[in-house]
Amino acid sequence: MNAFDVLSDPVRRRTLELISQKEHASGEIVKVVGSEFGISQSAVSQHLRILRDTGFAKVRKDGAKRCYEIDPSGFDDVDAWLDQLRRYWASRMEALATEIERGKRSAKIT
Amino acid sequence: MNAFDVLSDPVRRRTLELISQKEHASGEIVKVVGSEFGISQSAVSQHLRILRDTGFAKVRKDGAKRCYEIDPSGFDDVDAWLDQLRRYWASRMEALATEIERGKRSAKIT
DNA sequence: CATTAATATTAGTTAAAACTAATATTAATT
DNA sequence: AATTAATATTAGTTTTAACTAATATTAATG
Repeated sequence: MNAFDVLSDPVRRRTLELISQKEHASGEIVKVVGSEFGISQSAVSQHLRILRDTGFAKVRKDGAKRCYEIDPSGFDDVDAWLDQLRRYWASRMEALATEIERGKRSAKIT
Repeated sequence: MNAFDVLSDPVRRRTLELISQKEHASGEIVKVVGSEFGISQSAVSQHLRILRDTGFAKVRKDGAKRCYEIDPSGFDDVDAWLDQLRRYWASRMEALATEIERGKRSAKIT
C-alpha cells in the first residue's frame, strides 16, 4: 500500500494524530479511535499493521503491550511528491510573472 | 470526497502532475493519462470532475475544449493537516532534547 | 441545420479496501 | 502450569470507489 492510500483513511489519520503527540499503547488507541469511529479492536489493529508496514509508525514492546509512536519516514514520499508538484506550478507562476512584466514594458513603449 | 481521498488515486495524481506543469485540454489528458493507465475517456473525465469539485483543478472553456490547470487551494487541507502533525512531533522532539540535556547535566554533577 | 468533435454524465458492474467474528499469539499473573 | 490480559492474524462479508458502455451535452464546421 502506498503512502497516499495510507493517509486516505480517516481512522489512520486520527491514529497518526494520536501517536504524533506521544507514544500510545495499542489498547489506548483502540479505546480512543475505536470508540470515535465505532470499530472493533481487530479493525484498529489492522490499521496499526498498515501504519507499521508503510513506515508511518514504530513499535516498542513493553511487556504484552505494544507502544506505537510516529515514524516521520512514512511521509517522505508524500512530501517529495507535493514538493515536486509545487516546483512545477511555482515555475509556471514565475513564467507568468515574467510574461506580465514584459507586457507592462511593451505597454509603456507603445 | 476529502482531499486525501483525491490524492490517493494514481490517475488523479498523474493528472495533477500534468496540469501543474501547464494547462491541458481534457482530450490531451485523456490521451496521456488514459493510455498510461489503460482507461477510457469516461474514466478520465470522471476523475477530472472530482479534481474540479474538490478544488484541485480549475477549468477554462476554449470552444468545445475544456482546459484544466491546477488549483493550489485543493492542497490547503492536506498542508494544514501535515503541518499540524509535524508541529506535534516536533514539540515531542524538543521535549526529548531537553530531557537529554538535563540528563547530561545531572550526569556531570554526579 | 445536419454532422462531427470534444467532453460530460448516468447506470450498472467489478474490484479493492475496511470491517466483523473468531481464533491465535505473546506476555504477565496467580 | 493454568488463567487472564493485551494484541495480532485470518477468513469471509460488506462497502466504496473506479471502471465500462452507452448516452447526453456543448460547440464548431461544412
